[in-house]
Amino acid sequence: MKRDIFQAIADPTRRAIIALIAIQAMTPNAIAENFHTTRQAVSKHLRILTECELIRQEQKGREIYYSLEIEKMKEIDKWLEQYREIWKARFSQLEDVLATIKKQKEEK
Amino acid sequence: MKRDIFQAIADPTRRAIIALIAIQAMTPNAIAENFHTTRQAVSKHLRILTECELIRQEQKGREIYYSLEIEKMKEIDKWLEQYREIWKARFSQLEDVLATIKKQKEEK
DNA sequence: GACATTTGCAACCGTTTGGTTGCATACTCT
DNA sequence: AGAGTATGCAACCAAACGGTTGCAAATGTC
Repeated sequence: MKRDIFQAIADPTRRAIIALIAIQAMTPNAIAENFHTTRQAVSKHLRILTECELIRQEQKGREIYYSLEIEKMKEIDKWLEQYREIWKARFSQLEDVLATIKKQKEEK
Repeated sequence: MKRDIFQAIADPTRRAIIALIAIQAMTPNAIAENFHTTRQAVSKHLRILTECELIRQEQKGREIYYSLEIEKMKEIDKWLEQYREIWKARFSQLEDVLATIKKQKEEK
């Protein structure tokens, strides 16, 4: 049952939940209204997201407000970093080629 | 069976495969040597990654070389962009607070 | 105190997932 | 042509996933 952050964002409903509460903290009931599933199903997703520390809960009376733990999202960004370096390198290689072509044209 | 890119990167083995072939194109056999599973299991992962267009194959005789389709990775980056904006905004808010504190100190 | 509301949790269920084994296909080398 | 190698695909299987229904616990309202 130990899920990592990549499994957490794999489900479309969970990504939608993340997008919702990124704007403002919401209760499970309010979140569930946005989906065509039961409140309990949403509750399950919230539990998974909480386990991954992607979201945070704050109790207010009998209501619980869920909000996004934006810091955790940086883990995905960190993982992407190595590939971002690759596509930046590819792009600068392309720039080099274009520069060479331009130079050759001018020398003609 | 239609998987999206987020489901593709959800599996740890598939992320490892991506990391492997990001450096250089590899054959299924060579990739499988790096894992404690059968070649067929790796082959399945390669099929999923291919379906998502995350990797590309090039036949060379009886060998097939798989390499990373780096452009596709940008989709994740694009999705992250909205959240990157949030944490940048948070950071500048923090900077504002720090600047105010510093100013108050200087005025003392 | 009685009742309604908000929520989480357990049990169950069909489908998907990731793995295995076995086999067919295609290419290379002698 | 025959042997060996590289690969993909089908069938099967246990475990996990995402959903549902039902119920218990905690809080708020009258």
